[in-house]
Amino acid sequence: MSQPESSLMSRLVSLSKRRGFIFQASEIYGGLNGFWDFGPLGCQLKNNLRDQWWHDMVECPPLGPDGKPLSIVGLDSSIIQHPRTWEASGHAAGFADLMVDCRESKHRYRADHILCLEVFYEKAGVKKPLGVLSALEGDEFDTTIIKKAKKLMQKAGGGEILPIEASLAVPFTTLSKEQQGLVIGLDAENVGTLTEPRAFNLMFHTYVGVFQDEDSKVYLRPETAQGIFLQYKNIMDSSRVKPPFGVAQVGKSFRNEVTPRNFIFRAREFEQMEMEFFCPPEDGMMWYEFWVAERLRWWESVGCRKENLFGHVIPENEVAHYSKGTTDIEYRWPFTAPNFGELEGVAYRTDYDLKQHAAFSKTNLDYIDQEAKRRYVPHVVEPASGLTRGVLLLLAEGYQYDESRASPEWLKIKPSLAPIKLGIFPLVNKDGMPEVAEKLYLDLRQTYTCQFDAKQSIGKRYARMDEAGTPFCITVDGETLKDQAVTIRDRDTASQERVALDKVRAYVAAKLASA
RNA sequence: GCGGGUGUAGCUUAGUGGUAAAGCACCAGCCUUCCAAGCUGGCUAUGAGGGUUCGAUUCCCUUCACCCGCUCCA
Repeated sequence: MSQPESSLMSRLVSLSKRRGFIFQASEIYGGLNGFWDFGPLGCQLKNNLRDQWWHDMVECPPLGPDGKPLSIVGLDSSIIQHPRTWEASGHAAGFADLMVDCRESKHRYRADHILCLEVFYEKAGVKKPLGVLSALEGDEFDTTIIKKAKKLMQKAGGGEILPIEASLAVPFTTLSKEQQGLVIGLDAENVGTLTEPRAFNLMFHTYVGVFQDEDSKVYLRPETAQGIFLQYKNIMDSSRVKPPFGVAQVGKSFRNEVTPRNFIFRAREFEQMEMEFFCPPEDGMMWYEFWVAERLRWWESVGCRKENLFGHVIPENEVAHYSKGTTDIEYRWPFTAPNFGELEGVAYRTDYDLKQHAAFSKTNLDYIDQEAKRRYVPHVVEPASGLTRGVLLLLAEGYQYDESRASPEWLKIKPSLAPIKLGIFPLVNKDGMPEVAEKLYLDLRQTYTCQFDAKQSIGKRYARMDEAGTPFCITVDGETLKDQAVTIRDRDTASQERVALDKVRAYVAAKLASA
């Protein structure tokens, strides 16, 4: 099958805009880096994926290893929480690397990556300091320093640069304020152009109340999970759940990403679907393995091909210090292919979060098991996926190109997730056909998202629905008035079936349930 | 953040220092009995700001956004 020249991603961006899935945020003002809006079809698709997750996670959770349904309840916590939350979670520190700006070159560096070294030279037998040079740590350190020293030497009017000793180089962060002021920046020619190391916070912040001082500073959550930990005790006290049980949440999160990229893949405002599964400490590994398998199965169930999914076990030395195991569920994105990129992370977080919040809040978060007569802080397994990444997956996975079709580009989205389930058309906009079609539309729209369309040729209407990923189109034709039947056209095969008007509901219901 | 690329209508493209062109899409009407048919008409664009110039979409500068590669990625 021939493919257009342009990349799959650019075609997805184009189709998304053309059909109203995803628009650039604030487009008429030139856009805003890292922000996207979901159009009529996009938000419908996103809601459908979210609802499916919620159904499969909260309303009808999977069966556990013992064959009994798991116990998982929902939560919708605030985007803004007490600022101490993010100190306890580690985000305030982890999201705030010290950065240094250069006033001359306008560049920004991570302060601990800058190595500084004082270089000396000799002139007329006298050893003199040339200056404190800096370069990024790495293999090139020596050559970079020497290159800069030579340049400086020329300006100084000549002399013999003494051999440098790279091992004596120290990170910028370890220098005193005075010493920092003497450093020549990485891309600068003058002394003291580097700013003091500053916290470069990746969390968005704002202020609660009208007085904007440090005491009122709060953060927009960078993940939904912490809200769950904060309410873990209230949920147990009010919902008659006990370990093992889960708490699920869907919502917006915000991160000041250094580099937003790849359409909605890495955006600064995005949506997450997270579930924290609380269990006795000794069962942690078992539930971790359970959820890795379960989440892979789920992504397949929403229409992702198995070969495009990959459970990437994070090596022990790269796993966060509090985690006893993390598996990234990765998808073969158009921009990572043939490699994979993160879609969801399943992490065994041990009792780290609850213990942190217990310590920071001075609240006892032990679970008291009255049967076994013991108390413990539950361990947690967290499947955390990106809802907006999931939408991108459905678009990428569903994108089809077939020049033999009326619309070469079309979306093969699982019918139950499709933004529009049914297109309803009169074959010709006269002879009583529109009236019958409209009656059918008014009936079916109560159950399914439907689009009624009587404009232009029937082929165009089918093509439009193909691009929107609508799985079925129902057409009322000249025969309908006589035989009380309509044709139902299948998106994937373009084949048609004659179905009696009074059987349409059953037909559609069966198709949507089986597909 | 660095380097490279791109920015003209909803989409895909053309073009020019002097009235911005086309195809498709979209809308209206006619027509049309199953896969983007036809006819007529219509809407819509030089990302933003500044400079050079009598005149800039074109040349220059700045900026913004997107794409690619690095960097970063709790």
